Amino acid sequence: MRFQEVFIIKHVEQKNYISSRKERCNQKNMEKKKKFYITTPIYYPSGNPHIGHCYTTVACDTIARFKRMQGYDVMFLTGTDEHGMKIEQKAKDLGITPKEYVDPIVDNFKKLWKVMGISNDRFIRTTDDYHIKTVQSVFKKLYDKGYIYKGEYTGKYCTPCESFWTESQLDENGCCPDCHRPVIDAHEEAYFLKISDFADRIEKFLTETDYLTPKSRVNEMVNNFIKPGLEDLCVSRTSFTWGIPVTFDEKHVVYVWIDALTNYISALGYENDAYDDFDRYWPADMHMTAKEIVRFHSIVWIIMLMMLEIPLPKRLYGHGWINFNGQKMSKSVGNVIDPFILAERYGSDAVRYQIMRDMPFGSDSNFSNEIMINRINSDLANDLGNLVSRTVAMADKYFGGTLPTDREAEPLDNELIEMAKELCEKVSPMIEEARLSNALEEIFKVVSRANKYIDETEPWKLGKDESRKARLATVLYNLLETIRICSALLSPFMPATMPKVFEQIGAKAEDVEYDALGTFGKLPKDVTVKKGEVLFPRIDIEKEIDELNALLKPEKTIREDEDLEKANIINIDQFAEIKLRSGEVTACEKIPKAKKLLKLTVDDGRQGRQIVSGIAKWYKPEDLVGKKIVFVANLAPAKLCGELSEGMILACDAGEDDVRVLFLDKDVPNGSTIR
RNA sequence: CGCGGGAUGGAGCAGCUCGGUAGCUCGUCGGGCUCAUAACCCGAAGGUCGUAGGUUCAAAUCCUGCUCCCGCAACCA
Repeated sequence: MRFQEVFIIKHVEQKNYISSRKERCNQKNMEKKKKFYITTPIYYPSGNPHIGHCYTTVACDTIARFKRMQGYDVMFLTGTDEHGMKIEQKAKDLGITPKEYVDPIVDNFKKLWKVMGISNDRFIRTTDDYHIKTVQSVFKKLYDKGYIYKGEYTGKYCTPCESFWTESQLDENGCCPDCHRPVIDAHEEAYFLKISDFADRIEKFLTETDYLTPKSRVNEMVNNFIKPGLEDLCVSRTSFTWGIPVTFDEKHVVYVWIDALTNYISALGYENDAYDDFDRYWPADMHMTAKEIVRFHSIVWIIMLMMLEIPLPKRLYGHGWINFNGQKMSKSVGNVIDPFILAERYGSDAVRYQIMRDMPFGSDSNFSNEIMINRINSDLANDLGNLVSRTVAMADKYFGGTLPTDREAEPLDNELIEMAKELCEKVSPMIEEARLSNALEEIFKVVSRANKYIDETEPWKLGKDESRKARLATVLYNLLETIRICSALLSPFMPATMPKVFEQIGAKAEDVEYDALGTFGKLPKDVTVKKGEVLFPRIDIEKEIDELNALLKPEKTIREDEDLEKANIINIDQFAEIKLRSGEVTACEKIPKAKKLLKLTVDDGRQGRQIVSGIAKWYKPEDLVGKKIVFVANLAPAKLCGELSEGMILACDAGEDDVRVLFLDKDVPNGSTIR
């Protein structure tokens, strides 16, 4: 039902858009339309899309729609970055090819973008033939120009595991962290991109242009990566095969950034035949990414383009993260609220609105179901939805839907009219600078003012007085006009719902075009409204939270059952290999540099040992001293934050974010075997 | 001394660049209204703007020290 709805609305909205686009072309068919090229990063399909992906994509979509509205010829690109060791590994674990692993996940991304009303013009996959062609050509070009050289990636190599490890990854004995067998010094042949030579140029570029936004990130980049010395970037690997082969050296596969970043130009047909609009759309007007990959988009990408002598993109916007209960949003945390479910329950526009509204540009934001529901209720249901509803209902009730043409203005009207008139001019630069939450804030100020205006003018009293019909018509007209301007400006944010508003207030396509938004009085004087469905139903917050909790619980138990099923069954001998012993904590302190680690000195009935444990969040050192604990005695030692750990103490999960150490009775001797 | 962000009424934030009445949203309480999606409008309570100093006629705003939080990096053996 919901899906169908979304589809129909999108269809209607497309039609409007197309007709207005045509008309504009006719009006100004002499001048060529200005272009606007905007990109999201390409997402890594090692897991399904989450609300963080939604944020970036919805933000870009909103800006893309806005620019289209302004009459730009927009190219909006998104896609997926599908190569790399991690995906190769995951596929291997499941016994399928990487492509087989990635395909259904990529489909989920596409499905989500459809559900969220994303209007991307292209969707690029790094496994697409044309992209592969471009990457190979770019790699070769850089090599021929002398910017890529063959070098050695030195590391520790475990032959049985066929894996490279860095020094820091090795265990205490300098052995393989996986199998604990000795490793050898190995040099993996690799190609490097010579970015070190560009340090001065890139610093100049970042500090002297306004490419990188927010500005505060510029210092971060310069201090962290440029000033300490730019290191050449490893751009090929031989230790895995799921990647784009280097044409002139078949052992090698292109590694991460030359593959991923190149999508922005391969999607336009740079060095391939699939498309032919590189000249039309490049350079990009706006790259948008989350802050963790700002580094690659501000340093590596720019240097690559300098090397290729390609014009540089105009803007990069690095936004913050959506935090969930104070924790960083990610695939691994496991508390991801499924955007499909959110969109299904509240509607895609409400979800779009909330994430845009509550994320001030550049900084992080919090997400919880409560925050989302409150936002939807107060802004969308109470303020906007209700404003439309009451206005249309009054026009219907007092005038049978069609306003009479007599007017009677009062000075009281001016403030509202002025605010509505100026709104477009005020909000446009905000959207162009990706300050979407600010833009929404401004629009909703006018919505609020309109609600207040109803109170001031008391139209229900005018309605009872035959002699005040002209005044009543004026009031309602002013309201409809205000709604017209607000809803049109909101349409890039909420493309599914705003066309319904247009219909209710009797606005035609030309009334909600960008050029019509700076003027008050576009709707015909005898406009006819049409009562419609409730735009944003109010959500009963308590009931909803209960239902969400109910949704979460079964999922969890199922997951645990699955875990058990998947777990390997071991025999008694295997269990006997794990030597568990009792011990007493004789001293305990926090490791200063580490947040999660406690250093325990344990009397194991022998010479004593030191154990490091990641329980600092739940235990203070004094909670443990003198306590008897269980530890794994024959675990290979390891170094954690520079501290030696000989063994592991046992603890259990006691809840979502709670851990309890297993304590023994005081009279248990130290060092006794547990079996 | 690894890098960065932050600390403002119960919650979440704005204000700090360019010092001079501390503002918004939600919540609470009181009132108004009845056109509307138990929505809308008005009012009130509630803040020594983390802390200690300094500059100044004047500091949330500039400077210095400190404390605490949160990210990144490291890392739950």
